Amino acid sequence: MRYNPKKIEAKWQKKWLAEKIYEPDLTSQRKNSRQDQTVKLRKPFYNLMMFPYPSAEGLHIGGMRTFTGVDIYGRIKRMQGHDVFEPIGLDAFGIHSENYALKTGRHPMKQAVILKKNFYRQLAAMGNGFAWDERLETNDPDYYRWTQWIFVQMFRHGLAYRKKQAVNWCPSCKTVLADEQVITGRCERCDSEVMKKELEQWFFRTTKYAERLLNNLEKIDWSERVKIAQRNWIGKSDGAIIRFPLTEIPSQPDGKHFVDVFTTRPDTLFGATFLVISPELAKFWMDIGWRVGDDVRDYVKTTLAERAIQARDAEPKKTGVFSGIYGINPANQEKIPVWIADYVLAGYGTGAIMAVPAHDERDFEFAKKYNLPIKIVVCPHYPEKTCPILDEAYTGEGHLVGSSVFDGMTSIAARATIVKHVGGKITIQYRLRDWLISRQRYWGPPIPMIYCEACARNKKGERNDTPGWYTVPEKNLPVKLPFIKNFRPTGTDRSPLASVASFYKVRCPGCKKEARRETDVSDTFLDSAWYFLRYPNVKNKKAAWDAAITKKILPVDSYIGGAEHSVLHLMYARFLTMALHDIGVLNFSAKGGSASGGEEPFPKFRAHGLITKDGAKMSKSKGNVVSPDEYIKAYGADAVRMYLAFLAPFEQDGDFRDTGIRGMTRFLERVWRMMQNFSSRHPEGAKRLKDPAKLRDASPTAQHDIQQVLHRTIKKVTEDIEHLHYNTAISALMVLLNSFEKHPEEVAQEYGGVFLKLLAPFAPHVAEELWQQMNAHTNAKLKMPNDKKKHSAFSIQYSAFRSVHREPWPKYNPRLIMEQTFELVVQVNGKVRGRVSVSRGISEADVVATARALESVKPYLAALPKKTIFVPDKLVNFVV
RNA sequence: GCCCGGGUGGUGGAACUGGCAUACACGAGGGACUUAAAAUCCCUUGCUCGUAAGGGCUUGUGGGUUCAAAUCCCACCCCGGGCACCA
Repeated sequence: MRYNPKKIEAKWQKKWLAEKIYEPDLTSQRKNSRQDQTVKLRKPFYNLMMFPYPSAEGLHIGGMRTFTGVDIYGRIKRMQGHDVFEPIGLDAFGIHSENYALKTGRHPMKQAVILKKNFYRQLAAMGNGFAWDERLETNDPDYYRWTQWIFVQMFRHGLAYRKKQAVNWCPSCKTVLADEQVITGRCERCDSEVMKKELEQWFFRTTKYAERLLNNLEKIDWSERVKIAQRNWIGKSDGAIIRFPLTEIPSQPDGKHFVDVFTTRPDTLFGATFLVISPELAKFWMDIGWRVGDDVRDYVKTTLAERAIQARDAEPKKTGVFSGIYGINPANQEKIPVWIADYVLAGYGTGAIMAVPAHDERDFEFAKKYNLPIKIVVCPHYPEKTCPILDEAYTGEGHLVGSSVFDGMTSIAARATIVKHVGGKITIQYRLRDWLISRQRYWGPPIPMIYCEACARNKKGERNDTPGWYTVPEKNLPVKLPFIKNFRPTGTDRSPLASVASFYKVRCPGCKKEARRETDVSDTFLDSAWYFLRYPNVKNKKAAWDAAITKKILPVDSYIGGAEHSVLHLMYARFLTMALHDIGVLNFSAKGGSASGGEEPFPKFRAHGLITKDGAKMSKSKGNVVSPDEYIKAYGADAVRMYLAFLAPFEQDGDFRDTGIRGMTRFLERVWRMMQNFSSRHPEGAKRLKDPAKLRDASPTAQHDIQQVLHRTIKKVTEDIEHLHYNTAISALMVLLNSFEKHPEEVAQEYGGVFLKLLAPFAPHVAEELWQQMNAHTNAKLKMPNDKKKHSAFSIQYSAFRSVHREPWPKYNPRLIMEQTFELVVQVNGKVRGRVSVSRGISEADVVATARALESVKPYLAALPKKTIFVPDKLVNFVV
């Protein structure tokens, strides 16, 4: 019998499915009405990969590498005795799928069915240990019913609200976008330049959680680069708000005679030589009656207009205009001009700043351009008070100068002191903005809200802060996305659903008069921000999740995904979990002593590397996307899995070359041949199996050597998998096979069995096939589940089926690993001059004597060494 | 500009807390088997000087610390990624 991947892979995939060997028991039961529900799971292990979206091109080879990497990890955990839960599903809603539908003209609902089928086919072909019974798709009403339910909870608890503001607008996708979905000024999905548009939209209050999102990062075990990305995104700044009285405000009606600025450097207050307000703030002042000259009016108008169109420049130009008014520096009562400039942003701090050109790069540049005074107040060379004329801003720390009574104080100490002196307020600012949830698109879950004009006029509504707005009653959920022919985005600020009267016409839940349904859908990232909560509960029709199951299985034990989601999905999921926890609808205790505190969904996260092709990122436009299909067809899933695991450390990028797959097939064929020795179907193997005892006595030394390699391999493979170093784990298996082949007569059957177990996570099909061959005489006779009529009978018979993937993971014996001897390295002046095998624990004196006697060393040791360095059980170095 | 990650043979990569650089593969060359090819098996394979024995050099570059540096420190170059007028 030859190694035939196609045949055995199909066979075992079918068998595993029929036997449900990858399905943990998620049923919960209540013994009597008073008791809490209990769950049967013993040692649950939630092994999760980031939610895939079913792209039109299908799964590509990089995706397969990720899934394989996650699966390898899950398989060792299963063999180590855990009830591994490794679910799979599709993030099927969203602009990506919808845009593809627009291109092909096929309706997204029909397309989803096709893509789903293709994606699941590809995923199944990899032979992963997925819990297929728990799969889910976000476009399934059974799923988005609960996405909508979550929105309702968020609204009721004040975490979802409406507000009008300048938001990101993608002109190509014709919808608004959250800040996180604008990647350096471009749309995360289609790469078009994003514009600003003033619109009223739904937001989630992520900013309320800024501090917790930041602090919890200390407690969770994540790839450091992802933590850093989140920290930067949250962007915490410690500073102060300082009030500057304004002079000469001719006719401001609300008596606003001051402007507040936010600064992180209150210590430089004496160096403030002008104030700058954002054009937006200027506009607001003008709207409430501030009279300005034509130049100012024109500047504000054109700047605001430009901001709406132009997204960003690589090197933004700073422009500005003097407003005509002055402010008073509260520290020294100096009168300083107020400028309006485009380098001050409306959405951060107070929308106004104090400019300290000597100690801020942007202020410096602006002051140079408009010839404004630059006053040094922090000196790094104190007490030599003469600071040179600056040709760039000095932003570091130092001692204060030119700051009246504070001179000589360190800039750090001066911060709080000066704030106190001028009556400022210590404040923390975050860069993080609230999450814009609305999308003016078709392919998503409709936001479950109703707007009543009449109630709005009477200032009525479900919440006081949002008159006119009501949630859809829970019993009416889901608000089903209707099948409409024209799903094309409108390009107005409304979704295509806004023209479907049968959809939006509805009764007001408050006054029962005619009202209008919200026609925007929610962001796809909301779908994927909670899917991990639904997986163990997909069969639950009554609730989004079951308390008992959730408590038992969450949080996710191992989460693996792309670093590109550092501030997207990973931030949203953390936020939503915290919010649901606070609302009181979600509760999972810290399972297994993890640091989640019941509010961190992913206590352990690792970012995988990307697969490139000839050094370039794979992309549809470059036409270099590699599909796993043809490779699986040609070489089998096992060889492809092994190749992908071998080509680079899992957390590192790797370049795809198909020549390497052949090498893996070669390896598996060698394994196959070796293991035929233990197959009762093979004449050679049958002979050996008859008399295993004879073999054990063959050669004690060789036996010991092989055993040593075997136990070292167990140790290495176990540890390497734990660290996701699959490449070195596989190389260890290769070393082991090499030594098996060198002394085939010394390889006992149990060694072959251990080898197969170690191989099982990487090449599950071959390992299973060979394992069953090896144990065919002890296992019940196998019958394949081809015969449908006998299926039920077969299930009973198969309780005897013992998959290698359910076998206990081998343990190594530390005694067997220990070497009796080691190779002593002899160096002279740090250069290796000789090696000699000596016994462990040898004394320094013995080592020196042995080393000096070596022929290869003698010529270098004519004189007595000046110094001898001895590292026990390692080396000796003579310095001459 | 700032912040991460990285730079090791022809290629992918290995090397625990400083202690044998180049494990394991791929590719290449040579050989065995074969009428032949494929497959398989065996040998060689960092660079360099030398007929050889043997020597010298080598982890992006330049310096430093050390008996000893891919590993630690300083400066710089290159590649990949993220952030970017956030006061």
